[in-house]
Order: sequence, then structure tokens, then C-alpha cells
Amino acid sequence: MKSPEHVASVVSDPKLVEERRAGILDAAVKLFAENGYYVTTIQQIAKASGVSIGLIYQYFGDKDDILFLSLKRVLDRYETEIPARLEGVSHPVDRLCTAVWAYCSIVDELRQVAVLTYRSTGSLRADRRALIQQAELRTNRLLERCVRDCVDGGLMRQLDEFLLVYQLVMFCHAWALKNWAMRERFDLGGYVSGGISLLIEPFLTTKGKAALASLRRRSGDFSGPPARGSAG
Amino acid sequence: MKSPEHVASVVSDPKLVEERRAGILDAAVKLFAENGYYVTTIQQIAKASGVSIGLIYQYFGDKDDILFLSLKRVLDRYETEIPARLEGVSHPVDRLCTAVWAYCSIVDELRQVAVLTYRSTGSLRADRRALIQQAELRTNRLLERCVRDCVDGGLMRQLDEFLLVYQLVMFCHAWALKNWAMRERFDLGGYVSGGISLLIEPFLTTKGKAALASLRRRSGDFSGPPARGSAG
Amino acid sequence: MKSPEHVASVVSDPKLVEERRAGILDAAVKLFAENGYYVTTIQQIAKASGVSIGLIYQYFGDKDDILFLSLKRVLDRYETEIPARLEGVSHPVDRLCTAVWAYCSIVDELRQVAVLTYRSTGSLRADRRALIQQAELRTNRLLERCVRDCVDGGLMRQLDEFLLVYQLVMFCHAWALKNWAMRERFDLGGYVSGGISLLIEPFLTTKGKAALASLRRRSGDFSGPPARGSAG
Amino acid sequence: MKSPEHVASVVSDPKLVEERRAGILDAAVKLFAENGYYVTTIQQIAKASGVSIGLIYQYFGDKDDILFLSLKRVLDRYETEIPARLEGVSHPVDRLCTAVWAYCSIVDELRQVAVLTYRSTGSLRADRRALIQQAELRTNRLLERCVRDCVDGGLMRQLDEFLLVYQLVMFCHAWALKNWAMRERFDLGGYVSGGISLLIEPFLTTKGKAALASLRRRSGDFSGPPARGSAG
DNA sequence: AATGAATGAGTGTTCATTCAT
DNA sequence: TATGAATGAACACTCATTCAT
Repeated sequence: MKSPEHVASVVSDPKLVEERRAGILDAAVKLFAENGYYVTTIQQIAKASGVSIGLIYQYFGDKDDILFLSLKRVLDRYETEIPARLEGVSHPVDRLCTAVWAYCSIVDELRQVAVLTYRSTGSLRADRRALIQQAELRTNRLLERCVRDCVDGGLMRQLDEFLLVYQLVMFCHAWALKNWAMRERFDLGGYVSGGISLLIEPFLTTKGKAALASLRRRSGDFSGPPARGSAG
Repeated sequence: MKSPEHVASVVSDPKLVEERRAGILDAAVKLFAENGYYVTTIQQIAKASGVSIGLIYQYFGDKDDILFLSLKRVLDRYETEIPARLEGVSHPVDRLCTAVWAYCSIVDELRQVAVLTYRSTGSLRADRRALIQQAELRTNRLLERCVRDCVDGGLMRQLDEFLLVYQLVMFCHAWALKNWAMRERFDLGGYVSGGISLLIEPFLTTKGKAALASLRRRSGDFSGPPARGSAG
Repeated sequence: MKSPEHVASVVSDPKLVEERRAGILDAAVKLFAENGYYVTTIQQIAKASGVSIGLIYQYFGDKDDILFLSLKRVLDRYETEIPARLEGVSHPVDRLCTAVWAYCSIVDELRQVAVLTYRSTGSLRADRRALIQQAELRTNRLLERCVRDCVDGGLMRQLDEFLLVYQLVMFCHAWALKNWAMRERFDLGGYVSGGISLLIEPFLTTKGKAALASLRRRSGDFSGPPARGSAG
Repeated sequence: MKSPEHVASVVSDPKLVEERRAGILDAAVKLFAENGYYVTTIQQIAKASGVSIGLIYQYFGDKDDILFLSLKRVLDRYETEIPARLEGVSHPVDRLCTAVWAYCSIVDELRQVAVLTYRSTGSLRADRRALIQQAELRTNRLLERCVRDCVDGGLMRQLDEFLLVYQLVMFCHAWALKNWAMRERFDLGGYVSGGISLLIEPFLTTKGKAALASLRRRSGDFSGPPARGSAG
């Protein structure tokens, strides 16, 4: 009996497993995102990743495994890339805005895959669905820490941090989920900027608002390239 | 070539078509919501709705038709029930809060079906997906009108109405989409109340805030039964 | 949860179920007997029985069901045909010999299928294997009753009835199992006659032996057609 | 074109071939016996015998080769071990009983494998099936010689030796084939003893019966350990 | 001599759809 | 109008066998 996060492979060399799985998942994620999980066949994944059908089953137990790792990958990117983007950013308001900006820009990059998260998590075995949900909560907690630091620093007023953060997350996801509507009105920078005005700015104290204004002056309303430049 | 919204039926009596389709869709929606679109079979729908497989094909052209009308039904409920709940409510802040409350309570009632909207819209033929998206926008416009009335009445400050409304809608949908996380922290009333504090209150003018305070006094923080009482 | 002997059918009309199953089993039994259970494919059964693949799954739950009913059919023939052949035969020695003769002639008719019983019972789900074994024991009990009547009538000496009967049954089965060796030395009549000499005659009392001699005079050493004539 | 009994190996050192094949066959026989030939995979055999998949194909041409040698091994044990057990046993009745006892005790030891003989001989290529059948006949001939010696020595009356021997063999096999029924009624010693009463004793002359009685007195109804003691 | 990753034809099974009644 | 038996293409998955190392 294996734990739900475990995906069995018949092949023992871990380097090879990593490599092959990456190639197969690349193809699978693309196909899942374009056509959906059920419509995508193992044949298609095999052809798209340039391996035989049999090989796929040497590296994944079944189709559910492929979906699970596909989704896990997206969640893992949030979880590792957002902290990476926060490195070197120290001011709490700056950090919070940067986190939102980072989240949105990852979503933008993975647009279709981010939608897949909503379409196909329900196709997962229940125990794995829970794992994906926990991963989402872990990323939320990253943002919660940013919010709390603002509050603790007297930059933001007291509020329901959990609810605010989830609303921020929904905002980031909506860039993918409602892209068909948003792309007619916003580019990514404008969208993030609008989100900050809506979901962060109103809760900032005078001191917090000043920090945000300074940040905006430096980074040009988040319309430029990712927030790296803003740390200068 | 038929228009995307048209669903062909081999049966001519329109009353009968309406009646039969309703019964079949009731069963289909339930099954789709519980198990997903692809996992649900026509034979299951036939059995659950108490008609023969053949009959289903007399009232729907194919499985895609059933999904389309299933999703359309949900969107239609938003579009007709929210205005119905607003009837007799006149104060703009009251109307906006009532609309959000109504939206959330419909989502609560249709929880799994609301999720289905996110899971399965992508399984629709492209032209029909667009139709569903337009229906969503129509409902959004209902809320936009409420927001605009607040702004025009000097109860709310100027802001990006489209973005605020979509954020309100995401908030309502999140009650279904993230129910696994929310139900541990909120009941429906508390959730709506939290949403108003987060997404409406901060943008109200002094006058608007007073109106909200009065509304809250009358309706007990939206923790009671649906907003009917608040109209008195 | 269904009992092991139950085989589910999607079709409700019992007459049709009987009819279709018969046709499919005819083809399946033939193919199983010729090529073995695992080597026979559902495709082959479909083609041989002149129906579509899908239809087979309307009348049988899975391949195991088909094997189970195939084997059950053989066992059922023993269980119903042996008593039928005994009808009108009254002398205990006569009855015992007729039973053996009947058993052997059914085995002869179903030669390959009788072998299938030995090849493929082990491929059955365990609960069904038990059911097949019980059916075999029920047929054995038919013979045991014949032996007991001989003993009770003073025609046969006391002995281990269970063991004798199973040895008689093995003898009948051996006509199928070892037919490759037997057919070079015996025709069916001679085989049965030899079996009676070996497994019945030695245990008869003087009175029993006289009865056997008289039986032999009448039926020509069991070399003629089935035992019907011997009852005259 | 190779003769049917030839099993090709890519490895030339005959000692190594013998050794490796033995190890692989040990594992294969066990798996075949437990799960059946078709259900057992080469990968399972490889894992169970502690060698690589590739290595198996260095010592066996294909899966059929493995089955053939597996079955041959069982037949070889009968053919070599029964004579070994007869060594030093001189009285014809003693020898016949000892042979049956030896046969049964080998069957007992290889119970599942003995059943495999019946399940899987039909899965063999026809020419090899014949080889297995000939091996069975050779063992039968061992018993036939014992019977003939009894008859020639005036210890047993004239009878169809071939048929009696095959019936004795079926009796021995039945200990495996019908073990599910027999084990509730007999232990091995009781079973053999019952077989002798049924299939040997009735055909013994007065002199033969006396010999059997004496044998029984010495060996305690065959309920003790293998017949070694009876030779004293 | 020995490995085990790689192959892909072939398997049992499903299910949207049709059509004779 | 209504039925449900019948179809068969398509699917996920298996496993004997090969071959580069």
C-alpha cells in the first residue's frame, strides 16, 4: 500500500526516471491543457513525447498518475517560484505586491495549465485531490505570511487574512480562468495593478499607502517586466 | 447549419419537449455534478431520469447538447433569480449586497453544479462555450448596474467597476470552488458577510458606509435566511 | 453484491437472455475447448457467434462470466442427463452400470469441453471455482446413491462408497483426459465395459454378479447405443 | 528445424546452462503452479529467480520452452523416483503397492505442480504435448511391469493391465486434482490404503492377498513415512 | 555472460449512437 | 412517440520479446 503522493515506476535509475517523466509530462500537460484529460489518450501522449506506449507505463502506474503529476507540477511551480521571486525584496508591502505579481505572471505563463487545475482536479482519485488542495493551501500560506507582515508592521489594518489571501489567489487564477474576458481590457501589468488597487490598497494604512506609492513610482505600475527591477 | 444555441429535437410538440427535457436535464445535471461529464454515461442519465436511451436522442442531438443545456440552466438561474431577489429592494447599497447574497446562496444551493461550470465548459464545442461565457457576462452586468447605482448615488467611490464585479463573482464562485477549504471556517452567512467587508465596504463613501451599517442592523449580518427579510 | 453464481445481464427479457447466451456460449465453449481460455479472445467469440463485441457484454459481465457459464453448462449436463438416462431403469446393478455408461457417453460427446473443466477451473474466481466443485460433488452423489442401493440390496459388498464413486468418475473423465491414449485401444463401449469389470464387478456379491451377467447378455457389453435399449 | 525436445540456449557452457535453467525453472514452476501459465509473466519469473529478463532469453528460446521444461521436470521425477523407491523391494505385490505409494507421495509433494500438468499441457505446442504424453506412458509402463510381475507370479488374476494401471495413475493424480475434496476425508496414508483396497486387493489371488496382508502388517497400512521401512 | 529499458501488437472492456419495432 | 437491443470504434493497459550496452 503506497501513499497517495507516490507514483510507482518500474525503472530504478532515478536520474532516468526524472528525465523521462519530465519529457512525458511536458507532452501530457500540453495535451491535457488543450483538449482536457479524458479526451487526451495515452497514444497521443506517447506520440507527442516521442516514446512508445509501453514506456509510459514503465514510468507511470496509470493515467491518473500522469494527471496527478501534471497538476502537482503546476502547484509546485507556485510554491517554489513565488519565494524565489521574493528573495531580496524586503519591504512588506513590496513583498506582498511582488508575490501577487509573481503569482499572476506564473499563471500567465501556464495559462491553460492553470485552467486544467480547475477542470481536472475533480478527475483525480480523492486522496490525491486532497494532496493538490493541500499544496494550494501551502502557497496561500506564503501570501498569508506577506499579509501578516504588513499588518504586524502597521502597514495594513486588521482583517480576515485567510479570506483576503484566498481572494487574492482567486484574482490571480481569474487571469487564466477568465482570460477570454480579461484580455480584451487588460494586459498583465494592468491587471495586476488593478488587483492591487482593489484588494491591497484599500486595506493599507497611511504608512502602507505611502510605501505602495513609492513602489509604484519605482516599478511603473507593474506594467514592466517581472518585479526583479523593482528591487533595485 | 444551426446556430450554436439551438438544440435540435425530433419531437414537435413544444410543451412536451420542454417537459421531457426538464426531466432529463434534472438527472443529467445531478450526475454530471457528482461524477463529471465524461464519466457520466447516457445510459446512466436514461436510468436516472426514468426514460429510455432512445428517448434522450429524441430530445437532444447528442451528449454535447445535454451538457450545453445543463450549464445554460445554471447560468439562467443566476440571470433570472438574482433580479427576482432584488425586486422590492430599492437602496443601491442594499441592492448590491442583496445581489451578492443572492448569488452566493444560489451557488450554495447548486454547489456541485457551479463547480461543473468550471470543470466542463471546456468540454463544450467552442461556439457554445462562447454562449456560456456571454451568459456569465450578462449576469455580471446585473451586478455592474448595482455598483454603478452606488457610485452614481455618491455611495461608493469611483473604481474599475468591471474588475470589482468580476472579483465579486469570483468570490461567489469560490464558495463552491473552494468549499473544501471554506466550510471549515465559515457558514454561508459569515462568508457573505466577510465578502462584503472585503469587496464592498472599503469602497463605500461615508454615506454608503452608513447605509451598510443600517442594512446590517436590520438583517443581522446576513447570517439569517435569504435576503427577503432585509427588504422590509 | 451478487452471489457468485449470478451472472449479470443488461438485457431484461429472460427469453432473449437465454437464447443469446446459448448462442454465445456455444461459440465460446468450442473456442475454449480448442484453444484454451486465455488464448481465446472476445473478438473471436463475437465473430464465431455472429454477434458484435458489445453485445457479448450485454449478456455477460466479463470474460470470467463466460468461462463460468461454459463450465457450469457441462456440469449441469451431467447432473440432469444422468438421472434422465436412469429413468425407467430399476435394478440397482443395472442403474449403477447405466449411470457410468451415461456419464461416459456424455463425456465422449463433450470430450474437449470435459478437458476444459480440468484446464480452466483454476482460471475461475475462487468463489466460482467452489461452485463448480460443488456441482461435481452433486453428480458424484447421484452415483453414490446407485452404489448404496446395490450395497443395501445385498448386491455389492460394503466398501468406501465415496472413494469408489470418485474413482468411477475419474474413470469417466479419463475417457476425455487420456483420450489420446485410450482411443488407440478402446471404443467407447469397450472402455465402459472395461471400467465395469475393473471398478464394479469385483465388488459385486454372487447375486450382484448374476445381475450383471444378465445385463450384459441383454445389452451386448455396452458396445451398442446408449443404455436406453437395456431397459427394455 | 530442431526436434521438439530440444530447448535452445545461447550460452555454450553446459554446466552453466544446467545451473541457470534449474534456478529459473524452480521459480517458474512455483509461479505456474500458483497462478497458472498464462497469468505468470516473464518479468515475474525473472524477479522470483533473481536474474534479469534478458538472461532468461539466453537460456530459453521462449515462454513455451519454460513451460515445456517445467512439465518435463515433473514427469521426470515420476520416472526416476518411482524406480528409486522400488530398489531393494522384491516381492511383486510389495513392489506394486510401493510404486503406488511412491507415486502418490510424489504427487503429494508436488500437488499444485501435478495439477499444472493437467491445466497447461494443452498450452504446449502439439509436438511437445506428445512428448509429455509419452513420458506419462513411460511411467505407466513402470507400473505395468509391476502388475505383470504379480500376474506372472500367480499373485494377481488376469486382467486388462493397461486399464488397471491407468486407473491407478488416475487415482494418484486425483490426490492432487481432487485434493479439495479428498483432504477432508483422508490423509495421504489413508488415501493410498483406500486405493490399494479398491484397485489392487480385489484382483489379488489368495496367495496375493496373503502377501498384501503381510505387507500391511509390516508397514502399518501405509500410514507411516514413505515405504522405505517396508523394504526391511 | 548479463542487464533491463524499450517496444507495440494485442487484450478486455466501454459507451455514444442507431434503428427496427 | 417511445423503446432498448445492437453496434463497433476507441480506450487504457499488458507483456513477450529485443537489443544496445
